Parts: sequence; C-alpha cells; structure tokens
Amino acid sequence: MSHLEDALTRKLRAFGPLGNDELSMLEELQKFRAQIAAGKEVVYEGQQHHAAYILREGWACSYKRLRDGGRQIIDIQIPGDFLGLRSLLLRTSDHSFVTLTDVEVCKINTEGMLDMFRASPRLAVALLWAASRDEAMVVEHLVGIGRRDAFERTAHFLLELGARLKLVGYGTGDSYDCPISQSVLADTLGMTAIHLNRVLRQLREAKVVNFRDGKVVFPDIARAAEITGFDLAYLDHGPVTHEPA
Amino acid sequence: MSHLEDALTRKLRAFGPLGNDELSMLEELQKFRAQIAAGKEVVYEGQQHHAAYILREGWACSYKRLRDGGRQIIDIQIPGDFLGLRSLLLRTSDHSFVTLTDVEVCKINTEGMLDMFRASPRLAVALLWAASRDEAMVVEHLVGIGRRDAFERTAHFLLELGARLKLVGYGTGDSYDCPISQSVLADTLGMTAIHLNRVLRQLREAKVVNFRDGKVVFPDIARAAEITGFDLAYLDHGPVTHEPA
DNA sequence: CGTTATCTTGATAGAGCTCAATTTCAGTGG
DNA sequence: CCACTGAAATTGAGCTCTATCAAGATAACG
Repeated sequence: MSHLEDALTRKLRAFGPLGNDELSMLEELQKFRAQIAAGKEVVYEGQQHHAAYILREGWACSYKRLRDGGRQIIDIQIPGDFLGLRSLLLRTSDHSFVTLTDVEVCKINTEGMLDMFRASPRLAVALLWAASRDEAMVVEHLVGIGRRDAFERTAHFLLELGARLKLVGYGTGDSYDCPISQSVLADTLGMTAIHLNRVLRQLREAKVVNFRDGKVVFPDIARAAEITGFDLAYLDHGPVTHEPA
Repeated sequence: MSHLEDALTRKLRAFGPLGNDELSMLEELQKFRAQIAAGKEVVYEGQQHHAAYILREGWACSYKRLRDGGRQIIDIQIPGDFLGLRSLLLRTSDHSFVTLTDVEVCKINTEGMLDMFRASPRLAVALLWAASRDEAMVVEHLVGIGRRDAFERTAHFLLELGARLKLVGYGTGDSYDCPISQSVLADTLGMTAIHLNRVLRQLREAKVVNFRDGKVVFPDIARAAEITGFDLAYLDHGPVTHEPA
C-alpha cells in the first residue's frame, strides 16, 4: 500500500482527532480483508441478506438498472467509502454494486461495529458523520441531474470527485487519477456516452477541465469552481461541535 | 386528529409489531409539538445548529436552491417522515425545508432519542429502518430524474407518493389528496411547470393518472404501474429478519 | 372587484438523444 | 512481428424532448 494510513482513517480525521485506542479499533474493524477484481458485482439489486463493506483500495459504484437496459449510477465509491451501509436494514438491497477497478474491501462485522459504538461514542459519531456526508453527496448529485445542464453538471461532478479524493489522500487538488470510462461517467451523470464525449471536448476547449487517459486535470481550478458554482469548501463539513461563525 | 395513531407509529408497524412499552416511548418522543403555517421555512440551507423534526401532520419538502434562482426539491415529506435527520451531524444543514401545508411537527430531542435507543434496541432498529427507507426514496428519485422521461417519471413519482401515503394511513391506494401545486411538483421532478402541465394532460388523456384539484386518482393503477415500471410492492421492504423467499 | 397566483395553451428554439460510421488502442494469437 | 479482435473514444446528421417566450384563462383573496 502506498499510504501509511487507510483511507477511512484519513477521512475520519477530517471530523476530528482520533486517539490511539480509536485508531486500533478502526484497525480491528477492518481486519477481515478481501481482494476483488475489476468488473465484479459485489451486491446485486434484490439480493437478500447482503453485507456492507468498507472500500479500502480501488473504485466501485452503486447503480440501479432500468427496464430498457439503461442504468443510473447513484454514486461512485472511492477508498474510505462504505458500500451498502444504507440498505443494511432493508430486507433486500435496493441497488447493485460493481467494482470499477481491482479493489480491496473489508466486510463490516455488524457485531464488531456495535461493540465499537459502545466503546467509543466519539468514533460512532464520526462514522455516522461520514455516512451522512455520503448521503449529502447523493443529494447534491440529485440536484445536479435535476437542474444543471450537461456542461455545468459534468464539471461540477469532477470537481466534487477531486475534493473527495483529496480528503482521503489521493490527487493534488488540481488533478487526480480517474480510472473510469466515459460510459461509466455518462451513466453517472444521466446522459448518453456520446453526448458526454462532446461535453468533455467543450470543457477541454473552454480550459475548464481535462478528462483524458485516466487523468483529470483542472488548468485553473478556481475558475472552474466559479463557472460551475462549485463551493471549494463544500466537503469541509466539519464536526457539529464547531462554534458558529 | 382524524386518526387514532400518529403516522410515525403506523409507519413503524410496517416494520414489525410494537409492544405497549414501545408505543409509549414513541408517544414520549413526540411530546413537544408545534404548529407551523404553510409556506414557512423550518430549516434553511447553511443554518447552523439546526434541529431535526418528526412531521406529524401536513406536508413539507426539502430542497436546494441554485445560483440561477431555480430550485430542486429533493423529497416531499408526508406525515410520519423525518425532517433533517440526515444532516443532524453536519455542521450546517445542506438543504432547506419549507412547509407546503399547515403542519404539526415535533422537535427531536437528541438525548431522549438516544435514551430510547438504549431502552429498546428493536425500536432503534425500526427507526433506522424508516430512515434507510427514506434514503432509498431519494435514490429512486435520482434514478427517475436521471433516466426516465417526463411522462414515465411523473407517473412513477405519483404512484410512489400514493404508496407512501397509504403506508401511513392516507388515501385508498387508487387515489389520495395531494395538496401541492404544479410548480412544486415540477421542481420535484426536475422540469418546468409548463412542461409538467402538458405531461399531466397527456397522463390524463392516456388514462394513467389524474392530477387535479388537489386530488390524484389512478383510473387503473395496475395498468399505470405496468406502463411506468413501478413495482407496487416497492415500499414493502419488510424487516431484515424476514426469511428468504 | 381589482389583484395576484395558478393553470393552460401556442409558437419557437435549443439541448440532448438516436442512428451510423470511423478511429484509436490494448490485447491476443498466429 | 504483424494481422485480428473488441472495447473505448470520436465525429456527423437528423430528430425528439424539453425549455423559453408570450398570452390567456381561471380561480383564490383581500
């Protein structure tokens, strides 16, 4: 692994400092690891008794299929994200997960998680905070698809993805590795791959963002944020205990 | 009130039977009630230290505004739904809430809720189940906006709303009172009010659904479900403890 | 009754989709 | 080493769905 700490730990640090005991609890929680190859379905829609996972390395996505064969990707998961936490309590999973790259996951042990919650309420709150933030991202995605045009929506999404990656220690802020195809991105943004391709060219020509050869580069990220109405401090939802401004 | 039980209790019954002690805990949780008139903002985007609520009577909606003045409604809340539970842990609320009718809410007492969780894990799980189901609805909404055309999306949403209402004791399944304007519905479905108006006419002429005078009526709900790919059993996410089929 | 929000309809423009074809490039096998 | 293959990316032409602009009709309301 190229990092000293796992992505989830880095993410939770954004919420607040973690003590040594909490760090070892997080380590313990992620003890049972598994490798999965790219393109595998981890959980399928309608599956019963499905598990939840923490994604440690690699990318995955959650999606729903429609009758006409199309699919809508709900969210792209990067290291440190949960898979399937939301639907753990539903009888059947309401959507599918597929790996986009080779990944390392660890199955969430429900008992172990509950024990941890009892032992460290602060860690529990941090985890719930992370889950809430993931939900907020889905909401932002909904707003983007509903009310932003393709140009703005695409740039906005790529900016957001960059901010998420930076939080867990990937990318520089101005650029990041992005191992997904145009068709995956199109299914995420609710448009056809053909149209996305044209939009990506416009974005390149407008010097807003370059999506190419598995890399995303912002020539001028402040300008890109300005054009698309992206709040660069967006993901900086600190802990609720902060003082009002 | 026209019902013996409050909406939240009716909703949780769908998850599993509730004992007398649990019923009284739910009663206790909803002790501090407040009335709010239609059209009031309950929580605004960016608000700090906002509270969460249970909606007991009436309708509300959560939304985000965009720079161009437009808004996207994320979800419409009906009796028994939570307001703002998702963002309770974020420093600032990531979206606003406004009442669509006169409503009765009760502020969620975080302490009281946690006490309740300790006293009845089963009730805790039931509440988390309800919250998960609400999230699943947002996801379904995302899929609809991303991949369904206006005709199908509109019918699908109205079917879903009917199913939700029925679960908490409103409407007959084939019809329900729907006190929202076309422009609110348009902002929900991510289209202009003008286009929605045309789509509603098409739906009426196709005898799929009638949206008129504050009432929604399905002349043939099975056919409507068939046409729009709506699973009439969709919201019947029973408890996770069910045996596999 | 005037005022204002909501609903309705028409005409036109534009964003994004569909169908079709071509190019690029990493594998893969001969 | 090079032809073959298949997935991903790219470009063009035409059409459909939805937005925009404009104008009435209806209905709630002080």
